[in-house]
Order: sequence, then structure tokens, then C-alpha cells
Amino acid sequence: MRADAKKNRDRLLAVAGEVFAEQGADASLRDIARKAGVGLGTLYRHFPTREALLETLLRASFEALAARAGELETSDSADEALVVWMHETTEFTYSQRGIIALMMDAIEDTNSALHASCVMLRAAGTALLTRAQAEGKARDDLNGEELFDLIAALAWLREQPAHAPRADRLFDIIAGAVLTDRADV
Amino acid sequence: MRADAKKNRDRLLAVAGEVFAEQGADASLRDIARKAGVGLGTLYRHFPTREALLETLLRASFEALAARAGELETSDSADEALVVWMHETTEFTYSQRGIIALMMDAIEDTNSALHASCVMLRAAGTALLTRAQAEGKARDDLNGEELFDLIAALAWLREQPAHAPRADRLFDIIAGAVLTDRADV
DNA sequence: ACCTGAACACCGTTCAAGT
DNA sequence: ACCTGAACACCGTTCAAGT
Repeated sequence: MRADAKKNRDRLLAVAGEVFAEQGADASLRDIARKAGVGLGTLYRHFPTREALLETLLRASFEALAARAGELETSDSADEALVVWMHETTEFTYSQRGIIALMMDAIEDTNSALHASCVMLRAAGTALLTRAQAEGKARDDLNGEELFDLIAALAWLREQPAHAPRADRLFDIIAGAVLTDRADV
Repeated sequence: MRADAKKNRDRLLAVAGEVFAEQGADASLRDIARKAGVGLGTLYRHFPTREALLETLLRASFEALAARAGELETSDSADEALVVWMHETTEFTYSQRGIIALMMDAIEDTNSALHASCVMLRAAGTALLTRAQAEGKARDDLNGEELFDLIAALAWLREQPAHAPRADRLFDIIAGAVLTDRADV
């Protein structure tokens, strides 16, 4: 890559990171290009879709979340590990408002730039769920896809301003529904 | 209202009903005006906001759902009544894709045209929940706002194409979390 | 090889001009 | 009293023209 191209790309990523964090994942791409001092075509050349831009920005975080699942799998108790990971995953998507809807699409769309990341994330969660189930800590009649749906539902709720004051309660209720022991977490 | 104004209004409502049902609650208002054979300004004159248009279209359905809660309250067992109503409410919002996000905003925004309808709906659900709790059929540590959040989360999930095949399972899991008896519904 | 921005086809919203 | 559609300020996306 030519040096000027790399400079533009880096600048775009830096600005996009700020703008997405501020305005959510549906922020204007035109605005990002403008703030990066770059032509709109340059943004599209480097990142052909919004998903591609987000994927580049968030890949490291997705991988960190998957790695975190591996970590929790060897350290904490099976049920606690699962709940902690559900919580951290929900909080992560909240830090990138609007991304959970894109992730729900991407996980079924092999052409999406976010597809691989989402599949990886779901697999990481599935491993934690399976371990908890093996130890009788999580309900048996639940699979990784359903767990991903529940996390997505929590993440979406978290994004709703009307819901904010009840975020923790709702998390506990749904996490409680996943575990065998019904006591709040 | 002048006869021609009423004709335009009726025409707009008829077309909007079709277009929203087809394309979801975020359909283009310009498109609706065009299809109704009416100037865009006429749409705005009759319905100053998208919410106002939706409210006029859906008020009857909202009221029917609230009435249905009253009906279920006197007929069915408390737990079944609650779950059936949760289901019917979820299905209703699904028939109007995109409306649940607007409802979540509207319930906190007294200025929204949808505010009253949402508050009424939440109150109807709260009554069913309270009865179920009084009979020991629903968990005690839950209030009407939280129930509304759970229904909203289910409604949002229902709208996600990626989730569709698991819609029924997820409903059972969350409805199960509301009830005291953990058995699936 | 890469960048730019005009061009195109859309939005939501407002409002001057018409009947 | 009501209607119309141009006008304005935005989108996402593409692509001819420039360096």
C-alpha cells in the first residue's frame, strides 16, 4: 500500500472510531469522510461497506471477547463464567450502539464482513454454555444460537434509553433463565 | 373537516396501512403520499409526525389488546392469561415491524403521539402480572415496566430474520422466566 | 495507484404560492 | 380552508476525471 493510502486509511479508522462511539453504528459515512479530510470515494475504496469498516475497527475487540471466554472457561465456575461473559459481551455491544442489529444480520449472511466475527463470538459463548450444561449449571434445553439470541435481546434493550434504569434487573432475569439455579445472579 | 380533506385523509390512512404492513414502520412518508396521490404537504398537515400517523392507524389495535387483557383477566387462569397476552402482544408488534423501537421511545416521551397507547398497553400487562403474582403464579420481583421490557425484547427478536426459526423457543424461555413454575409453557 | 467530488436517486421537513 | 410541490439539508453509492 502506498504511504499516502495508508495515511488516509489510518485517518479514516481513527475518525470512524470516534464518530461511531459518539453517534452509534449508523453514523453518516459522509460525515466520517469529511471529518477525516478525505474524499468520500476514498472511504469506499478502503472500506466497501459499513460492515467492513466496523469489522476492521472491532475485530480486535471481538477476538478479545472470544479469548476472554477461553480464559473464563479455565478459571471461574461454569455458571459464573457464563454469566460474566454474557455481561461483558452485552456491555461491549452497548459501547458500539447499533451494532447488535448488524450482528444479527451478519451471523446469517456469509457475505457480511462481520460474519466471521459473529460466528466466532457465538462459538465462544456456546463453549461456555456447554460446559455449564455438562456440570448441570445451565438448563439443558438451550443451544448456542438461542444463547446468542438472548444476548442480542439484552444488548438491544440496553440500547433503549427508556430501558436504561432497569438494565441490570433485566440482565439478571434473563441470565437467571439460562441457569439451572433460579436464584438471581 | 371539508369533504375533500376527509377524502385525502382516508386515502392516506388506507395507503399508509398497506405500506407500513409491507415495508415496516420506517417506510418512506414521501412514498406513502405519492401512492395516495396526494401532495407531501397534505400528509404532514393531517399527520405532523410519523407517530401521529401510526397512532391513528393502530389505536384500535392497541385498544383491542388492552381490552383483551381485561377479558383474559376474568376468564383464564392467571398464568395462562399472562402468557397468552404476552404472546398476542408480541405477535401484534411483529405485524407492524419496526414499531417496537418507536414504542420504547414513546413510553418515556409524553409528547409522542404513541405515548398514551403505550402507557395503556403497559398498564394492561401490569394488571395481568399483578393477578398472577397474587396467585403465586408469577415471580414477585418483577414489575410492569420490566414486563414491558421483556415483551419489547421478544418483539425485537421476532423482527430479526436471523432469529425467526427460534422465535417460539425464545418466547417460551422468557415467558418461563416470568412465571413461578419453570416448566415450559 | 490512488484520490476527488460531482452526479444520481433517495430521505424528512418546511413553506410560499396556488385554488 | 386546504392542497401542491419546489426548496433545503441531508443520506448511500457510483464513477469519470484528475494526479
